[in-house]
Order: sequence, then C-alpha cells, then structure tokens
Amino acid sequence: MNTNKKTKGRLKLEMKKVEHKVKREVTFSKRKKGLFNKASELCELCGAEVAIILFSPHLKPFTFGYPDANEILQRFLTGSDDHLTGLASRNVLHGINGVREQYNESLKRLEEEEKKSKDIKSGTSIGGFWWDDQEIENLNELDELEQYVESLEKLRKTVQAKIDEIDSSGNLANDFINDQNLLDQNNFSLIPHGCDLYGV
Amino acid sequence: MNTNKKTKGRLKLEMKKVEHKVKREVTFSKRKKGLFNKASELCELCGAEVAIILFSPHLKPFTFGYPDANEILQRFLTGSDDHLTGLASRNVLHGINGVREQYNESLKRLEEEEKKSKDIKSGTSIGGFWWDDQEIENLNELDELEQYVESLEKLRKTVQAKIDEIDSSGNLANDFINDQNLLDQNNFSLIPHGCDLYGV
DNA sequence: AACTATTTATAAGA
DNA sequence: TTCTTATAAATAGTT
Repeated sequence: MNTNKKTKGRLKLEMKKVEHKVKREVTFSKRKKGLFNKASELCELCGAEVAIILFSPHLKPFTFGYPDANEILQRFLTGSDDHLTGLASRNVLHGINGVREQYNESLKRLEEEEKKSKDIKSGTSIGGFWWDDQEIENLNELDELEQYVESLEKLRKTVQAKIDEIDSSGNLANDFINDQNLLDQNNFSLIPHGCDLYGV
Repeated sequence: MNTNKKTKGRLKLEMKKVEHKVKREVTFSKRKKGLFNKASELCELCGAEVAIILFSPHLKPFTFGYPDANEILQRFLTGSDDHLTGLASRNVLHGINGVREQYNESLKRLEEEEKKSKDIKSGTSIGGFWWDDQEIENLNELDELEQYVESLEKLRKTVQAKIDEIDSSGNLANDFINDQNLLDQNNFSLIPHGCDLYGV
C-alpha cells in the first residue's frame, strides 16, 4: 500500500547548518531569493529603504538594495542628516510605488541574460571579468558580480571624495571626534533631528 | 447565521503602499521581524554572512548583521581580500552554529528590556539618549537605537583609521585608482582570488 | 500582544 | 536548474 501523495511536501528543517553541500547550496539559492523578495515587499508595502549585503559561504557577494544599496550604505556610513536632499526626498517627491515591479523586472532581465549566456563556458572573459571555471550553471551570477563591482566602485569614490574633502579642509576628522564627544558627554543623539526616534 | 470562524485568517494583501498609517506601521514591524528572522535562518542553515540596513519610512535606521554588520559592511566597502584574517576565518575556526539562538536571545533580551522600561515616558534621558516623546509603545526601539549608534561609531572609526592611514602613507587613494584601472583595462576582478566566482 | 485562518515560502522530488 | 506538490512558516485582520 503506497500513499498516493506525489511528494512529502515541505519538510521541517532543523535549524543548524545543512551538512550536505548540494542541498546547502540549493537552500542558499532559494532562501536568498526569498530574502530579497521579502525585502522588496517591505519596501513596497511600507515605503521603507533596504540594503542587504550577503556573503555566501564561499564569500561570494550578493547585494539587494532599494532604491539603491550604495546610497543607503552611504547614508548609514556617514550618518548623513540631510535626508531632505537624499533618497528620502526623492521618495517623497516621486513615490516609491513600483519597487516590487522594478525588482521583478531586474530578476527577469537577469534570467534572460542567463539564457543568452548559456553557451559561454570555461576560461572565457565576459564583460570585463575573467571566468575561470567549467560547468558554469549559474550565469546570472555574472550580472550580480558586475553589479557588485559597480557598487564597490561607487562606494570607493564616495570614500575618496570624503578623503579629498579632508585633504583640502582638514576638519572632517574633528567632526567625527566631536560627534562622539557629544554622544558620550552630552547625551546627544547622532540620529538626525526630525526623525521619529520612538516610532518606526 | 454567523460563521463559527474566529478570524478571517491572513488576507491577501495587494502589493502597493499600505495607505492606513497605523496598519502600515504594524506591517512594518511584523515584516521587519520576519525579514531579520529569514536572514538569521539563512546564516544558520548555509553559513552565510548577512548585513541588512533598513530605514523605516520615517528614516529610523535598523540593522541586522551576522556575525557583525560592521565587519560585513567594511568588507564590502573595502573589498578586502584578506578574508582569512577576518570573519570568514573565525567562522571556519569556531563554526557559525548558534546564529539563530544568538538572534533569538537578543530578541528575548530586547523584550525583557521593553517590559522593564514600560514606565518610562516622555522627556526622559535613557542610557545616554534623549527621549522626546509621549506614548512610547515600543521601547525595544531603544536597544536598536543604541545598536545603531554603536555601529555608526565603529564604522566612523574605521573610516577614520583609513584616513589616518592615508595621512601617513599617502598611497591609498592611488590604490583605489589602480584597482579601477586594473578593472577597466586588464579585466582584473576585484573579487578576492580563491572565491568561487561562479558558484555560491 | 495573542490568536487563527489563510497566504506564502520552501524541502524534496521529478 | 526549473517545476511540482505537500507541508511548514509567516502574517493580515481581529480580539
């Protein structure tokens, strides 16, 4: 007597590292997609802004960002309080509807790109990158790599700009120190004024 | 004749901004928790490393990171390739089991803290922060604020360290430029050697 | 904050 | 990988 069920359905998974390598990588792919999807929904539903940096177990970097990972990271990095000149104002001005659509479109383009690249194999240079492998199954990684390097370049330019600023004015370093002193000695929050400190 | 169902259950939600403010904020809270939970599961199951920067619609910052948001952002920022001296090696050495437990413990402590703080109201300074509100419902925000400012301070120190490095050696800026030239002219990837460029 | 009915995510398998 | 299917998990609205 066999059950007529076609699969066992989703099985409960113990919350510890998946030991089987192949299964772990499949889980990683599925859950990465799920995580980014959840992030895009949060942006769309609530008007939030999210940046995710994800390193796979093999240290391959992935990013998600809406509206733009770099701007969010820069805002975080610099503690910028001119939020009316940044992303926020753009959202206010233009709305953030369509986040999810944008994300899904990107995904779709990625998949199309993947199909177009199906024939490219090992030892090839593609789009400015060395490709050093056989059995490339996931060529959509390529776009993500390109995106990553682009992101990195942008961030580096930002840091560079800041460095140049210091070189010429010589006072940013002191601003950092002053901020910290304010924080430590005067109970001064670094969070921009005008934010809800208590709400969401 | 009334249905004996106690609730309507989860209703399908259209993927557009939730217009009702209170509902939107509830959704934000629930889904932020869900997103961070998904992230911690991904870390735990797959040995991945994740940093999430999340700005609420009111620009209140939240972070999630495992093992540490700052180190992950720094790695992303600098494109560091000495991953054997960083987090990765620590994971290799000590394993990453317990991510989820760590996360849940933090959450629990947050909730306990919240209970202890129930009586604190407007115009109070708590733990070095000004609190400027009435009707504080979610005092777990407090820990998150502290965590954010700590993160920010650490990152600022990192930037400061880099600036100091430049002040003394004067060559980091050139390294940036060189990296970009290599990328543009020599198809040299900024991704550390030894990574799977194609796999996960 | 807790509760349920339902939607959504996903583990295995094809 | 991509699709399917059954089940686990997340969550919208309610209390």
